[in-house]
Amino acid sequence: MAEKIEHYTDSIHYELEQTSRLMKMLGKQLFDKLEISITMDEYAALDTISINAGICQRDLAKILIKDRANTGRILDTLEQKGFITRFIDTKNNRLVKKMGITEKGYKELNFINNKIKHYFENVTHKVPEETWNKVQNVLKAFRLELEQMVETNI
Amino acid sequence: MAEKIEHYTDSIHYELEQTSRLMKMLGKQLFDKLEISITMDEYAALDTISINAGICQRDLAKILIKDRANTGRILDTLEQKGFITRFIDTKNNRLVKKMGITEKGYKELNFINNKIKHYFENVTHKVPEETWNKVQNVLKAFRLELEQMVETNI
DNA sequence: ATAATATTGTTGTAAATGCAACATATTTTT
DNA sequence: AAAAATATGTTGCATTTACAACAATATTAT
Repeated sequence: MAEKIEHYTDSIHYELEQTSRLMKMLGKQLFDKLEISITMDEYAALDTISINAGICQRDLAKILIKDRANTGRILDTLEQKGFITRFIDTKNNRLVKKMGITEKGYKELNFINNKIKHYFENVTHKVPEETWNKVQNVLKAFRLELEQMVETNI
Repeated sequence: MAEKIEHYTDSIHYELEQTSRLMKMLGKQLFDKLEISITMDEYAALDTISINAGICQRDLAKILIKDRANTGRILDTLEQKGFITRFIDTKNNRLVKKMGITEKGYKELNFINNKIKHYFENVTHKVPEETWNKVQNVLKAFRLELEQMVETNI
């Protein structure tokens, strides 16, 4: 029996990458159209900070899976726009830069959330919520496996 | 009843992006470790060309979801390495650059496939094949919807 | 027929990203 | 105690990527 050759476009890798890339493009176009004041990366950071008050930069980088350099730069712009504040503190006896969302940042986050909510629901509702939950669970379990295997260097 | 607020790290967007990013990192590390002569993008292009002989650049770009500029540059390096040949032809009365895989490219593709097969199986087998098929089908259907909504400009 | 529009590919430039090196401070090892 | 290793953040540079402008040709509209 001949062995089935798996080609790139049939692989789960392709499907994940292209779906993810398209969602990112759609998000970017939406942010542009709605004239939102920050980028999607900044939004992701801001939202994550809002539910992790006092998190340090490296821990945030781990959640966002961005390197420390990149994360620091995103935080620079969020700070410069007045949406977060940063302060020196210690974690395990080490100096770290912690951060929190400002009142202005919180207002902006809510403003953005209200603006985009309807649009994103419109997109994800192409697939039943129950199905999404299953997919999300599979992906999450798989991602946790991947995190064990990949040298992230964050 | 209070409305559940969905945060970025709970979203399907986050899960897709991070899983995809981790797979990409893992792939890159594997290509490095195995000292494979081309990048993952070049590999994806080469594999796609191998099953779409005579495809033109723009159609390839659409499959890979890369812009024309980027696709052209990837093809430059594949051509320069002798893995593909390019030739002018017409499609709908228009001049296009078509391409095909060379004997050398075909050998290299098979060589790479044999090298990486075991490793990738090791990764994806963390999830049962049946589950992958379901996930892949959901993602593919969703991706096709996304393609309708996103302005790709390819 | 002329002008406007569309298709395909390339080039140039700006932005994003990744990566290595550095700076500082702390912990662990010898 | 001195040296090596670790943790955290920043800086600089090279690579990637995105995007807009262009060139050449073909089609469509006026």
